[in-house]
Amino acid sequence: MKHSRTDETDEQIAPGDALDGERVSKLRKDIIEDPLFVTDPATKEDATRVPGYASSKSNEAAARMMQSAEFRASHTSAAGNNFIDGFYKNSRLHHLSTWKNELKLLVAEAQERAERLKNISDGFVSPDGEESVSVHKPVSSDGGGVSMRGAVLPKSPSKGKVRLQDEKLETVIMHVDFDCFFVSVGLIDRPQLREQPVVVCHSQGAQGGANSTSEISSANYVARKFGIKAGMSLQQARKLCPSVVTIPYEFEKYKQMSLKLYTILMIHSDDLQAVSVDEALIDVSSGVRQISSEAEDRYHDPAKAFAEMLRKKVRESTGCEVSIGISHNIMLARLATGKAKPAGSFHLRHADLQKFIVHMQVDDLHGFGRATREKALERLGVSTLGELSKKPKSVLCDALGKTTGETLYNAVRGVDNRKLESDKPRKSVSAEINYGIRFEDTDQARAFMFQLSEEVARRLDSIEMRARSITLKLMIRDPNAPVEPPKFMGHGVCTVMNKQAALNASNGRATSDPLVIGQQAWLMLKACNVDPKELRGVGIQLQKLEKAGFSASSGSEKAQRKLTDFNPPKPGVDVGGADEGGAPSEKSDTAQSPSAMPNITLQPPSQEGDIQIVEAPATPTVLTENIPLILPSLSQVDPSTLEELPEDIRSEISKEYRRRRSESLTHSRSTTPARPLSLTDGSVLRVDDEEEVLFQKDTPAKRKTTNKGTPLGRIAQALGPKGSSSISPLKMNIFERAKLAASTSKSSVQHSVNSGSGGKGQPKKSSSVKVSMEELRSLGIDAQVYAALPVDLQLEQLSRARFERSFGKSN
DNA sequence: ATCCTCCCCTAC
DNA sequence: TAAGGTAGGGGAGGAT
Repeated sequence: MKHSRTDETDEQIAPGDALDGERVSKLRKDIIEDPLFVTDPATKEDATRVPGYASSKSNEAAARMMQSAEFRASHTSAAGNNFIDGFYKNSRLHHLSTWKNELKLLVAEAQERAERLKNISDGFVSPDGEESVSVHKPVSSDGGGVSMRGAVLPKSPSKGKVRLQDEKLETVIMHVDFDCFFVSVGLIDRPQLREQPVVVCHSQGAQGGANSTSEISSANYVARKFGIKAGMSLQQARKLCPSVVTIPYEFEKYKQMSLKLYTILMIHSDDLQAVSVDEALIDVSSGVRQISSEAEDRYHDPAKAFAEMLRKKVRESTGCEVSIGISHNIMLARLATGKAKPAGSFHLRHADLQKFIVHMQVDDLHGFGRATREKALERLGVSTLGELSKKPKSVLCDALGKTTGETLYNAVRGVDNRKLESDKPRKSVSAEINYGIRFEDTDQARAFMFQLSEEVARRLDSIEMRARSITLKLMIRDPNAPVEPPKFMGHGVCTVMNKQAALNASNGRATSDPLVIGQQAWLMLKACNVDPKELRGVGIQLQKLEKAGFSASSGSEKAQRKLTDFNPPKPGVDVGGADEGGAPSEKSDTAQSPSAMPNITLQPPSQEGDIQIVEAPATPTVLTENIPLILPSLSQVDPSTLEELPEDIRSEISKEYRRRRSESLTHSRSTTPARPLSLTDGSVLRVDDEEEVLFQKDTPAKRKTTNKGTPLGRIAQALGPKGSSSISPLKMNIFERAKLAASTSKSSVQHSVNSGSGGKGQPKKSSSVKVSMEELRSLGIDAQVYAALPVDLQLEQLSRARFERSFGKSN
């Protein structure tokens, strides 16, 4: 989903369309100069780019409502947890981020499945389900086993054929992107609105609008002809087109459509990089090669034919249009998408590059934005790609920085060597709210910090990670900005403040303890000496992440350290047990078996050098006894009380809260990134004991994070020499791989069913959708393809096929 | 030279 | 009413 200029550039005002051109131009000018054109600039610099912004007054409606204590208690940060939950549930940007994370997991999971199928077929997994040591086979002599899908193509022994092959092996990258995604999905069930100008925003109803500061997140092409764009407020849109129709967000639907898209793309691609809920990059080299070899000269442009086939499938599956940019690398494929839109595909060839880009601006390139363009203009005097392509590399580097300069230098020459990335390890986790932050006093601010800490901690837990470093981000109202900014409950012009500090549990290890995080965040906030009334935004980011269960603590050590990772579980949740004087315990590590429990306790290393920012925590003075066994809801606990507790007791309390949290995780709100969408509805899940296809799914925790050879790449390498007849194994797609794997050893596919354990005796969670072979056949689903899909996509495939069998194709 | 920290920038 | 989140890349400049 693009909320940026580039997506909309070609669809500006069509003179004579509903309004005459002159009038539209004048309106647009007014709106561009409207203080709310940029809905609510965050910095002084941004504000100066908006003529008249500094003089704008506070939002009157907001100012009025803020008078009401009732309103404040239910619609601002003063409401604490309820506010946070409600906000995230309705934040489109939050959903965007969450979805992206989920989709990345989904893709990585599919790759693992493909790899496991491959391993099974190669006998890496013995029939009883024990996985043998997973050293993958060395490939051909020059492959080296080092990397990488695409990077190391197996060389054909015959020299004469090499060139021919090379030509045929050209990489084909496609950038697949839904057209105005939110609106399109919303119009599926509102066909009567399709010819009207329609936007998606929170503010609904014909009456709402004239003064609404609600932000438009997506506008259909009819609306765009009036000059309406994503990012505008509804009131601006109403000025451009009073009759514009608003439709609400439908987050669950977006996600379902996304799964449909991803299902189709995974089946037809060699490799896939999740970009966002409505967008993905795929390598389809083998698919394109295949249709061009099958159909010989039938296709003038096989890549384009392939893209149109994909577009058709997506249209049939979702009822929405995607556009597809095609080229031989990522940068160019993305560029091509602009030309493909709407509802089309475009193949950008190297030969056409120059004339395609001469008149484009730098910020039409993905990764280059306004700042780069302004910098280029200021330091080089030009900002079009045509002009910039004349500059020597050194000049670009001097003006824009080394990496940026080189990237640009290469880009304008059509060069982009990046590979698709689908399994990079997470480097940070954060939670941030810059909307509706209105504290009345210190207590509210403190309570909020602890609640936000719970939120980040939950996210960290859900990916089974711990952190060693924390950054507090504050947005503080600029003294000149109105107390209520123009945008309803917005942040207005602010100064931003960042503070970083070490984050350690009492034992010196990385942590995901919400109380440790909250304590640290609160101390940092206090150290910033900010009037809580002036706060307009708060964020907590955690970095220096480590996998839970290992404390490969920074630097040397110390095999023993690892042993102490496991702390003896106390019998029951006995808070009093904490004062036995043992080492303060972090939460116990359920991943390890109790029998491995060591009887060793190391002293936690000194932390003194690690604390960077703040004053020492208040000395615990009270309440070492009398901790209630029945804890109130965490949001009701006075954080200042918790703060006073000794660390070990806090740790115990924290453990209990976390236990509760994980219990409630299953029915927590849908944005919890713990598990991707489950489409499970009893009717979909059917077990047939006779003949079932069932495959495991690793938990994210088990996923290796090395990127030395992605799963798909390794499969390809393992297939190496023998597979290389007509289709390069490296380019074999999931479909082919799964097929080959299954045909090589059909029985082991089924035997793998209950192989619950992986290499190191750790229990491996697994899940899959059971279905009979017979039904798969009757539904026209290829069992091997089905097997390679992650469970979510299995569900998606299955329910769709069943639906279509019963009711015919929708749409 | 190479790293780290504290930003800014970009994308969806 | 309205829901301005989040993660990663990279540059500047200081520490090592």
